[in-house]
Amino acid sequence: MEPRKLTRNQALVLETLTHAEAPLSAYTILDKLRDHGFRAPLQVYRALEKLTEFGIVHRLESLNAFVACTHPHDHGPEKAVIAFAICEDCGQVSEISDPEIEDRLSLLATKQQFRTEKTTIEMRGHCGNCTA
Amino acid sequence: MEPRKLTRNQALVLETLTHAEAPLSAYTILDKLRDHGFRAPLQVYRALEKLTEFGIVHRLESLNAFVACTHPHDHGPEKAVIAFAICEDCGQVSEISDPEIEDRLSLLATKQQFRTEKTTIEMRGHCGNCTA
DNA sequence: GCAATTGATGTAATAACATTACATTAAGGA
DNA sequence: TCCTTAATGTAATGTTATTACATCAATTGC
Repeated sequence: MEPRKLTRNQALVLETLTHAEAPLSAYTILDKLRDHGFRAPLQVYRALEKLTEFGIVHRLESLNAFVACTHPHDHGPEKAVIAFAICEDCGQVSEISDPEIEDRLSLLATKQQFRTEKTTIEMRGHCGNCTA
Repeated sequence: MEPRKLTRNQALVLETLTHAEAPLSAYTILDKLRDHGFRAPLQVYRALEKLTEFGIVHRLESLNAFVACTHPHDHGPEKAVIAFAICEDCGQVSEISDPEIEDRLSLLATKQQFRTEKTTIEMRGHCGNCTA
């Protein structure tokens, strides 16, 4: 998947997320980008929408926040199922892609004739560093 | 698990959710309960918090909405992992409890020394009825 | 070049979801 | 009864997300 050409706003939002150590809310991103000319939530939300479509940013539903993708492969809209492990203490998020989970959920869905469009898996808890 | 004694507000909120055909937002519940004396969001949120604790109501993170539990067993705070299949068309939500998924996620978490407190699994898509 | 379309942007306003703060009341145990 | 704890009522505010509308930029077909 080619490194897609991003617009200025998209690039700024992505960069902000990439440098962050924890998920950021849209409004936090907005604040961080005021110096770069951002003035309204929509500028952020529109960029996030595209970046999410491209698969290089993920939305964490249980947090109403966003992270840059750290997953080695699978950019682009091929949309493998990704499970997120979110540390409540340090905010660190790790992405887990596991075919077994995916297959199992797929089977369970099929069994009841459910056609899945999008799957969210989020584990909230404490990472190794913060438990130690 | 004993049928727990609910307060008036909790009972009203639960009843509202039980009779609903799709997940309801807190504010929708509020509107439906105005005739019963509800006047502020907090009345709803407080009831929802307790009902969720009790395990008889679930919050759907990807929807910012709530459903009454339809799952046969597992009331009470024993907190089995539940996956939700949410139909985008009719709003129907089905609960799936699957030990394999649970075990697999547990294994993946352990592998990276992540201690899970709460797991969210939500599939968005189209149910059998709406696909047919 | 220059319409015409399409996609991105800017801005303001508002909608939707959730919490904080504080005062009051109800329920249960010593 | 007194004390403690849990639940409630109310107002205000905070946070997250969208709608509406005007403008601008890039691309395509002619």
